[in-house]
Amino acid sequence: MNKIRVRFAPSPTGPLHMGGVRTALYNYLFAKKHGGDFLLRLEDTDQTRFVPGAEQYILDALRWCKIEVDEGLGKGGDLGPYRQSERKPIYKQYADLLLEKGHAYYAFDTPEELEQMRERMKNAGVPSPQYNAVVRESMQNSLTLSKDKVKERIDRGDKYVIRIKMPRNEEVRIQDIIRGWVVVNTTNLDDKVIFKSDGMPTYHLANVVDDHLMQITHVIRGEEWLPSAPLHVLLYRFFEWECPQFAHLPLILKPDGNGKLSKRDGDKLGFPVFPTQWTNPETSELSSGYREEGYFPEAFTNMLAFLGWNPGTSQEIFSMDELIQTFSLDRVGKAGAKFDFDKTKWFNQQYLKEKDGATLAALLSESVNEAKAIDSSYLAEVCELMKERATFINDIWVSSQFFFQPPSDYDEKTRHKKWKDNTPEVLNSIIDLFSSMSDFGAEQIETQFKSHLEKNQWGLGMVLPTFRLSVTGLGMGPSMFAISALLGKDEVIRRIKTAIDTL
RNA sequence: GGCCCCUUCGUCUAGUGGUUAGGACGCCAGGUUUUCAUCCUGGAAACAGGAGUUCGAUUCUCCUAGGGGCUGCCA
Repeated sequence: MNKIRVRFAPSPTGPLHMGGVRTALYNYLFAKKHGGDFLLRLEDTDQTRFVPGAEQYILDALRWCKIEVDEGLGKGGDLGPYRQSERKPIYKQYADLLLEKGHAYYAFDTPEELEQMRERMKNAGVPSPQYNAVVRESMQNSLTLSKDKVKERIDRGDKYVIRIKMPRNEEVRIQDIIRGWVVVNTTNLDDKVIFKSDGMPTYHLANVVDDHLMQITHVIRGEEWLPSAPLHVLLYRFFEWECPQFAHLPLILKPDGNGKLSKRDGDKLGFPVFPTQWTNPETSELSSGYREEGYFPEAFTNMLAFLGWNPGTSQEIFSMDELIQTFSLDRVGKAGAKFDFDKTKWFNQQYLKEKDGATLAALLSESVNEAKAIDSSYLAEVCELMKERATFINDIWVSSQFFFQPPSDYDEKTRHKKWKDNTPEVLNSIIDLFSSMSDFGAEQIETQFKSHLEKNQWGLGMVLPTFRLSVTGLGMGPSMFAISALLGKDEVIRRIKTAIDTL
């Protein structure tokens, strides 16, 4: 059996959005699961839609997601180049081959003429006119023009395209791994342009030629390609090439309403649709990315993997390696999946909880400048203590500020509710208690603190909130004993004194 | 409009003729916690509709409805 080879073939028309990343991920998982190759190819045949920076973005985004390319763009390989624009000379000969075999023909119709034809058809009651077996009889092409005339027009430099000559009334059957047999009659298909007047192939030709030349065994792509799959199957047949297996993935849908997830939905509902941040080179408009929003790449890809696939067990947290082991195309669903931002956050929280304090501290130092100055083992302990109530690394940073500096203000609600006339007296006695302690560990503080309260017949619920307020400025947080131990005796006493003075 | 695809809790989904229709997110309640979060326990919540096949349909078939994709010298 041939080695499994799949490809992800994005077009550099902008940043890769999460739907694209998922397609890449499924391709990658499938390849790795079967010991195959994952190729990256750039489908940049449309020069008018080229966006500078998009190619680099794709590379960076995949790298961040830890989707590793075996061959192709950014990696190299024997079957390159892997940018279709650089393969331009290759495609013409295959278009010629189709011409020779009588499966394609030259068409000289100008855009204006095409527009007129469509207009005429619409007036005649055809809602979406197609350049097909009937229409081609009355157009300017090598089927209606004499051989000499065609040669003459080409020789004198007339613009032409090459169109596929769609057979009449033939059933094309495609076996899709996800959808089973899909049958389409060629009567409903049109004579698609496969070679453009600028000398570039269209997607359909380039895609089939490259997939064949690059020995692709499985084409895993979005469902939006299903309608053109029959054309691709036909092309393989015309070339007399073996057809790869197809798997058309369900779409990722917008969370509200219906339809394909788009950048607009993210803007409207407040979540990123791109893996990493993107600045539109033309407008300088900035689009947020999961990386910059504080998501772990593992959480992001884990979430993405589950949008349309599931392992059939109740396990939901999967490392990339586990995903590779477990992934299977037969467990990919057929229906589109609405994106769920809450669940995405939940995935991130799960990953955050699994990381130890030192790891989180290192990550924090990477992303937050002020964190760099903090002693790493101290920061690690803080992270360990604070991670339970965080979803993002940055949550830890924001909620643990009191560890790095005394509170600048005090939670008004807690103060109003808990700060009583005798509070200073109570807190002063706590200061005395702490001063007398030599072991200032969390457990020690807790036992001493509690017996002190008991002795004085003070309730925990009365003293602790004001103690917390004095030390952290907040009304909530982790165990005050753990906090105190971390902060150290002197600092805690100092803060209580300050609080008594200011409140 | 045409062609194709799809349809289980609000959302992601398990399920492959007989189940109290299971799990997860979110939501609600209770417990743990000085508090918040975590955690634990419990709860509300779904087979789009209609025919048919069958002793029996969420599961198979057909129809209807709804949704989506495509319908470019874009991918």
